[in-house]
Amino acid sequence: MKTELDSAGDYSQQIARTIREAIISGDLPVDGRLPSEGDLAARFNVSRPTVREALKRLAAQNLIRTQRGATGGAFVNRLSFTDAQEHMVTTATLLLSMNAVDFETAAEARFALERACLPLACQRRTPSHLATMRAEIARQGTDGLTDEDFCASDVAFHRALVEAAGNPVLSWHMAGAVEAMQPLMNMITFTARSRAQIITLHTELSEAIAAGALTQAQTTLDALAAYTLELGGEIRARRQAKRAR
Amino acid sequence: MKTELDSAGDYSQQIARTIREAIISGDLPVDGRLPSEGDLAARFNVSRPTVREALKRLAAQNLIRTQRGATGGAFVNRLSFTDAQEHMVTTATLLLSMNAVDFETAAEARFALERACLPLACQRRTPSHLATMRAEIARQGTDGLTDEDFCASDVAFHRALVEAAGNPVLSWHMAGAVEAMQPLMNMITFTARSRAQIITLHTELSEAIAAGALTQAQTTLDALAAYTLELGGEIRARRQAKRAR
DNA sequence: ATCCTGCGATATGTCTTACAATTAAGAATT
DNA sequence: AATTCTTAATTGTAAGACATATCGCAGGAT
Repeated sequence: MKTELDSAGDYSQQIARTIREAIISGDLPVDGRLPSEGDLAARFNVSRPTVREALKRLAAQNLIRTQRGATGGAFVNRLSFTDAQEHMVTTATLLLSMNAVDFETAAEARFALERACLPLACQRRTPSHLATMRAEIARQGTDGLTDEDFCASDVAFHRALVEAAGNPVLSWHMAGAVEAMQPLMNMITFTARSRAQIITLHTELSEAIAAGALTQAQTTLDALAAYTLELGGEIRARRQAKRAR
Repeated sequence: MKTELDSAGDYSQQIARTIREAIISGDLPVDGRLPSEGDLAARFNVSRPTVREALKRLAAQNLIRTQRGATGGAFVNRLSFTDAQEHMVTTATLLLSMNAVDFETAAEARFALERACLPLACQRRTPSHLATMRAEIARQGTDGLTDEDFCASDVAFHRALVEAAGNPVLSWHMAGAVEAMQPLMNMITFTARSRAQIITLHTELSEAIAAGALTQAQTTLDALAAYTLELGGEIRARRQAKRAR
């Protein structure tokens, strides 16, 4: 690991980059312990606070975890899909909010990705996935459900669909796409009529997947996408009204 | 913004979270200036180094940028798709390397996602996208190209394909999926014969997209996926050999 | 023999104080 | 009026100290 620092500013950034590269390259193995902050400070010839700032940068990316105590220190994290998903969701949320992405664009991406999962889901769905999907559909039909609960169940349904594809990398991507859209979805007011329509489509979709009927699953998903976009139309109107203010 | 901290440990983490939420919620506007480190320290009733650690965490996520000098400070970043892509790539790379994801799984996800882009690409491709794709195909045919250059050109080709779909959110996802796989792809040795095969498929693919022939584009992409998996088979063998050691 | 307790060592978490470097704005000078 | 100097504000870095958490070990009580 290089310990020379370019004198041109921001030591903590350079140190963070150096360590990050060592981790990515596998030079520092997973669950391996980094030298103590004092040691690192001595190696890089900087002060401990500077080293700490570098370590916090890495911690923010879930690359390391720290532990206090005698046998403590900074350890290389095995980046779990769960952690990565969390990260993906916050990034996706920020992208959507700060770049003012249209509802249409986000929904289009989300359904395109989901469509990509269908062939695999039709092949690999297990009874467990189907049970989850059916349970969520049942939940969506219960009375007195708030719009937010309805959306949450919707997310759970689609998450089960994606999981059915049995590819963790796909699931990871989808988690970001679906969950980041939830704030936008929550802005939709679901009438009893639209809920019934969505539930019908969900049922068709899950049964098509259960039967392994890819073509029908695709058709149904397309219908669901179209209907969601229709419902989302009002969000666009609201946003424009908001901007006009 | 809340300034009370739970005394149960890790102030810098709590402060970072508080500020991050303020940014996500839009409470702190893009390009807005945060209070100076000293001010923040006073507000949260902690020392300046602690505040700095919190700010470095946010800087690591590209949420803020800092500027020295009289009118300096920390400013809220507009998270650009470019920044987010960079981030996505590092995360995806880490996921693939540390979780020892199979080449098959990664490739499956990547091609599934790409397949999702085809319908949109067939509709929206512009002459500019087609020109890029054709230029990369030409490059792939030049003599004396190293395997890494060939892979880089491959990435550029597929990136153009994804861009042709005209959906930035989709492009963002795909950037992670495609680029994170590049280290794996680089491990493949491309024979003259396999290069020719890939170029043929690329040509078919781009021409199908140019003609808006969705079905043929899908068929060709599937063939490309199958062929890539076949070529990647050796990687699996190498990895297993490496583990056995 | 086993369990508990206390001590020490080590590491991170935080605070304090200080200085260096950078930048913008205003004052002073030519 | 233009240029230069000063000054103030702010981040970047350093050094030392103390607080806190945790493991390991020795020693005593049961």
